[in-house]
Amino acid sequence: MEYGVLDKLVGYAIRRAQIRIYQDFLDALGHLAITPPRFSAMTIIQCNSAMKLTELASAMGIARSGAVEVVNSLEKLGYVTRTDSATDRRAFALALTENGKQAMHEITAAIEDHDARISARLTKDEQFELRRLLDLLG
Amino acid sequence: MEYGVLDKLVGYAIRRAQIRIYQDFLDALGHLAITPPRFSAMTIIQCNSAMKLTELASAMGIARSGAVEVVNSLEKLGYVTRTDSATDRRAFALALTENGKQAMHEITAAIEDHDARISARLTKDEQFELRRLLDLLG
DNA sequence: TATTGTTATACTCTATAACTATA
DNA sequence: TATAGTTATAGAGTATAACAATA
Repeated sequence: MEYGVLDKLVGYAIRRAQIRIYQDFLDALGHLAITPPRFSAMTIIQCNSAMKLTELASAMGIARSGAVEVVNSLEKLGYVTRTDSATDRRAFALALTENGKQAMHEITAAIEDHDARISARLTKDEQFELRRLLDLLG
Repeated sequence: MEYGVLDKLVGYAIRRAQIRIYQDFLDALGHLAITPPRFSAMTIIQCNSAMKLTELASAMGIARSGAVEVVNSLEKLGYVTRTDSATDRRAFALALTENGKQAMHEITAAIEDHDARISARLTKDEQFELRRLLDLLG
């Protein structure tokens, strides 16, 4: 099978890697109904107290309507809650529920296993170098 | 804004890079209705004559039903055609139309520009190293 | 006027499962 | 029986645009 110009493109190498990684992610976390954007959202909510939904969207690089969907799904799972903002009656203060905080222990551990698994063929130095090169893109 | 564990994950670095690259891809090729999977499909069809749809699906790493959709959209754009297989009456021989071959000149040039743009901050050696490290994943 | 969250709508990408024609 | 392509269905992820409430 020939892949032509695809083999020479940095973008395609990233795409291929991402497809494999996404699959391993879902295999490792699908049973908890956690997907990459959901994990990103929970982590960002956990690290930044009383975030507004618009701030979450911006941090994730997605549209506000997309953040609504992510938060809806996490609320449905019982991991995230919308509470009233103390300073802006239009806004919500996003927070993890107790259930969500509990789950984050298991989820984060599974994510770290997953990340170690996908980068197992790289030395620590190579992993660092890979992150550095990726961050240089864009 | 804090990103917690996300900053340490190889998988998240790839995800971030992929989002930026995807955006640049669509900015550069959206006017031709070309998306990453569509470009992959056209390239693979171009390089491998008389492919079956099932082979295309396998080469792209997606389900047969997904390949049907990609080929449908490319057929609608006038870039790809299903012709009868000479050897198997169940199967089609996929091929680029004349229109598709013409378009591939412009599309491939735009893709190469795009790929050069996203990797502009890396030296040639770094680009090679990045592809090597990405291929080691998975 | 501008911003916050929401809804409506639409499109892409992906999967599984069942179907038909053929092998 | 197995394979090739298709369709039906579903779900995630994304976007734009319009809206009500509030700033």
